[in-house]
Amino acid sequence: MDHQPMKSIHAGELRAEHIGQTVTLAGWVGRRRDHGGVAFVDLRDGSGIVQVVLNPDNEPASDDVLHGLRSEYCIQVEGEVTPRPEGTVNRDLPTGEVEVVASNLTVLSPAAALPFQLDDRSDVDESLRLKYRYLDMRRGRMAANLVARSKAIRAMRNVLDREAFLEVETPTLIASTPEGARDMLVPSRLRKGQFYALPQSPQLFKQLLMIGGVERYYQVAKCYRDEDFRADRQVEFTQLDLEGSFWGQEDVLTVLEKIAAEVVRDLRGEDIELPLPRLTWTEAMDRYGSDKPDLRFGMEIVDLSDAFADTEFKAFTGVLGDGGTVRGINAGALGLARSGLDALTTRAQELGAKGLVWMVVEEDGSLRSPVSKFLSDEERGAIVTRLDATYGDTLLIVADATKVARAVLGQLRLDLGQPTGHDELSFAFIVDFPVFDVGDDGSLSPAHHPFTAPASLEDLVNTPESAVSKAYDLVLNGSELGSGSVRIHDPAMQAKVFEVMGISDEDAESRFGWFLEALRYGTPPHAGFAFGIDRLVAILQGEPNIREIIPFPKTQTGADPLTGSPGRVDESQLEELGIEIAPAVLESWAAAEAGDTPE
RNA sequence: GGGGGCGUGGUGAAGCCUGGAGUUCACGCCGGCCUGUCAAGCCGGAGGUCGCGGGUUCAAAUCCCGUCGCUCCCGCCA
Repeated sequence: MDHQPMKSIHAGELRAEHIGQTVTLAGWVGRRRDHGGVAFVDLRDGSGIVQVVLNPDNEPASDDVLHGLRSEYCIQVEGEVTPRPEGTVNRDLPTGEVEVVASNLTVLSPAAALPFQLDDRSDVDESLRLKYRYLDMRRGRMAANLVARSKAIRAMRNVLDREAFLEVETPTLIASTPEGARDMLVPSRLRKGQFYALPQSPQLFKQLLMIGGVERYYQVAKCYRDEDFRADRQVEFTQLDLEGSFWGQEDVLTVLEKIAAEVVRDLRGEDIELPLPRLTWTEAMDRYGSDKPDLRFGMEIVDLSDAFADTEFKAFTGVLGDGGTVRGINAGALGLARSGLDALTTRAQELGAKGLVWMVVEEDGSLRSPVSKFLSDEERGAIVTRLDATYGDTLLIVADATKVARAVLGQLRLDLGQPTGHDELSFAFIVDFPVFDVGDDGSLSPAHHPFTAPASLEDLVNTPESAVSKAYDLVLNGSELGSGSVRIHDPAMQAKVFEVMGISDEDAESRFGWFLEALRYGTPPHAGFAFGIDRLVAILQGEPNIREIIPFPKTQTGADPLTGSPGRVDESQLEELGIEIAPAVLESWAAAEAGDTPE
């Protein structure tokens, strides 16, 4: 018997060229316009929408069926593609020149009344959308985002295939390493009391692939980090992970540029300018107060310290005497009243600054400010010149430790200047990251994983606080898309770095001994990168958070309103795993079930 | 761990500040009319523990406290 397809063409594909054809369509009932006699149905499938004309004269189905259609019924329609009558063409619809006059209508599956409307006119509460995600993704927004995500990943694969990369999968049940983010743990039944961890990234496995002779590797990899959620952070997310042998930083950045360009072209039909701009970490911090600067706007931070070398203004002399800095931004013509300017001071203090000096440039070039009278003519002149200030501009100055001044001005810059939306794209590489973050108390903590090659082992040992590593980030519109580095391929160097990072020999041996050994068998120099696909697509789609890009995301408290995860498990399951729930937890469950206030 | 915002028929909002009958608007739903609409139209109708608990008050959607859920942010995310 011949196969009879349920549909002969997709609804959104119909055009004038199909006029005269008899087609079979299948999809969902979108909007209905029932005139009692003739009725119109917008038939929607994955490709788009076409208007179906249900005329009782043609008897496509019984009157009860024709007028009993409801939103989201799944239907099949057979009919002729016809030109729309004079004056009824719908220019807003790609299929608007034609309509399908139904000769046969079958209800494949009726739909209950919907928990929310599927039009795009109202913002439905997100937890409701997530509970009914399968309905939410019938709406234009989610449907378009799923397409965009698929296109983005396809573009990445296209580039990497052309560059002769091999796609390799790595395990998702691996050993836990306490460094970095909290691991998601999975208990082992065969080895009671022991746990796998879900990977935060395929880091060590891809390095093993390099040692194993896979010279170009990539993977669309699920990664897991058990930390608190943000608009751009989920406990489970997807990275494009890649690595290459006989490679250095330059090779990685070049491939990343090709990927970025291809994804943007395929999703938006735009070309981005290559090569992408590069800033060193220090430059980014000094000019933008951030290691993920939004370069779509200027408002750069300017160092004014030397202009106040001999100042009488005590707030500045104290800071400069303590090795601090005086820096400022020109926030432009904000037009703020005194209360608004004072609010900026409050904001600066919330961000950790001791205070904020604001100045407004008057028509005669003088500076209106509470502290103006403490400054000399030369100092006021220097401020205006350095900040390139003109009439109406609001200037904001912070005197503090360098780290604080950068951070506060960097955030104020975003508060006051960051564009909304993502119509414009501004990629950049940030290179030469420091090896260590310096804490407020001067303590050092590793800024990235210990397999990152230092720029100089000598510097790392002698001046660790200022040592630079061969690590780099890709940034887009003020968001960190991902990071990578040149890796250590020498076991002696690796051992030394563990030592400097405060990982003892025993620790290194017990946790990474297998990896140190692997490095001994002819490890090629290698480098790589990993970046967040969810974040990239969210920005390219102009979405405010990555949940819009993830088909089935979790809420901020880690729950899935649709399936009810996470949930409790049977006592028998726990027994098999050798796990008991702590008494305090059992008590809080009991209290909650009794309607009491859980502790 | 901390700070901010939100929670009102199925959906979205207004009402809350300044307490006075579950009031209003749009959409949806149900019924009726309607043979060229495209956010179809017209008429009628149903639908509520104002998240939950406590307190103040003669009186609470409204004020106070607690709690739960969602969300944004700080911490955290080598």
